[in-house]
Amino acid sequence: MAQRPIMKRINTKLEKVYRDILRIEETELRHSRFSNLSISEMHTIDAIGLHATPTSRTVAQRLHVTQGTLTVAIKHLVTKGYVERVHDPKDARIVNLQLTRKGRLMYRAHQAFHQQMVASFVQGFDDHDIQLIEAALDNLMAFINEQDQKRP
Amino acid sequence: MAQRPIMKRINTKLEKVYRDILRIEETELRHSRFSNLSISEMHTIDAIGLHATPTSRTVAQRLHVTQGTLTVAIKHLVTKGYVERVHDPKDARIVNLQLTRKGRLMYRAHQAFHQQMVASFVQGFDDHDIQLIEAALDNLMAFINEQDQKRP
DNA sequence: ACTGATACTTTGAATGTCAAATCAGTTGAA
DNA sequence: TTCAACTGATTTGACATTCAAAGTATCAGT
Repeated sequence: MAQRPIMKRINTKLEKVYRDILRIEETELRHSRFSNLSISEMHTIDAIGLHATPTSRTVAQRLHVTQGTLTVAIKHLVTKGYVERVHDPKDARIVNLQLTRKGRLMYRAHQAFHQQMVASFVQGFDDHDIQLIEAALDNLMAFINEQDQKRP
Repeated sequence: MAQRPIMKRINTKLEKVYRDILRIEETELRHSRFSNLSISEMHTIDAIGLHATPTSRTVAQRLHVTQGTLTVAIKHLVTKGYVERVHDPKDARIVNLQLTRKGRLMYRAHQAFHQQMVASFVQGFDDHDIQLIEAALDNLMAFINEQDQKRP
C-alpha cells in the first residue's frame, strides 16, 4: 500500500486545486460587475449556454440537481434579468431556457476567466506536452464516469 | 482572443473534473461505512489530519471558513465521535483538535479513495510524463495563489 | 489591576438543496 | 372520444452550510 512520493504530492495538489478553484471563481465573481450572482447561479448560466435553449429538465441533469432546485434557481435568475423562460410551442409542459443579453455577457465574462486559468495551466509547455496533459484529464474523466456507473 | 481548439477542450474538461470530483466524493461517502458524514465534514476531518493536533483557528484557515462555522462543524463531529477537543495546557483559550480512532479510520478510507483517483489520473504515463503533469498542477496552484494575492 | 488583543462560541439570517405533494398538459388504450 | 397514466414543471417544508456580528473567556503588557 506504500505510495510513491510523487503520487502523494500529486494527490495533495490535485485536492487543493479542485477545492480552491471554486473558491477563486466565487471571489472573482464577487469583485466583478456581476456581484449579485452566486457561484451556483453562475454555473446555472453556464449550463444553459450561449446559443442553445435547453429544457429545464436538461439543465437540471447537467447540474446534477433536482427539478425543484432548478425551478427555484431559475426563478431568481429571471428576476435578476439573466434568463428567460420560453414556452415550447409543441408541448406546453416544457419550459425552454435562454440567456438574456445580460446573461450572455455574464457567460462570456466567466469564459474569459476560464481562458486565463487554462492558459496558466499549460504555461511553458509545447504542443506535445499539452496533448499529454489533456490525456491525463481524460483519465480523470474516465475515473469519474466509472464512479458514476458504479452508483446508478 | 481566438482560442485554440485544444485549449477549449482542456477548459471544458478541467471544468467538468473539478466540479464532478466533489460530487463523486460525496456519492462515495454516502455508500460507505461513514454515510452519516457530509462532504464538508469529511474535509474538516481531512484538514485536522492524522497525527497533528492543530488549533481550531488553524483548521478554519485551512478550510477558508470562519471560526464560527468551524465551531459548529466541530460540535457535530464531536457528537458523532470523529473528533476530540483538547484544551491547550499553556493557553486556556486555545482548543486543539484531534481525530478519534474512528476519525482516523475515516481519514484513511478517504485517502484510499484519493489514491485510486490519482492512480487513474497518471495511468499509462512514465515517470517523465508524471513529472510534467505535476508541473502543470503547479502552474494551476500558482494561478490560484496569484488570485488569492489579488484579493486580500 | 486595567486595557486591548486573541481564541473561541453563540446566534440570526441567507442560501442551496432535496423529497414529496401538486399542477398542468400530453398520450395511448379501451 | 375519453379518461387513466405519464411527464415536465412548480410549490412547499425541512434541513445543512455558511457568514457576520455580538458575546465570553483568557492572555499579555503596562
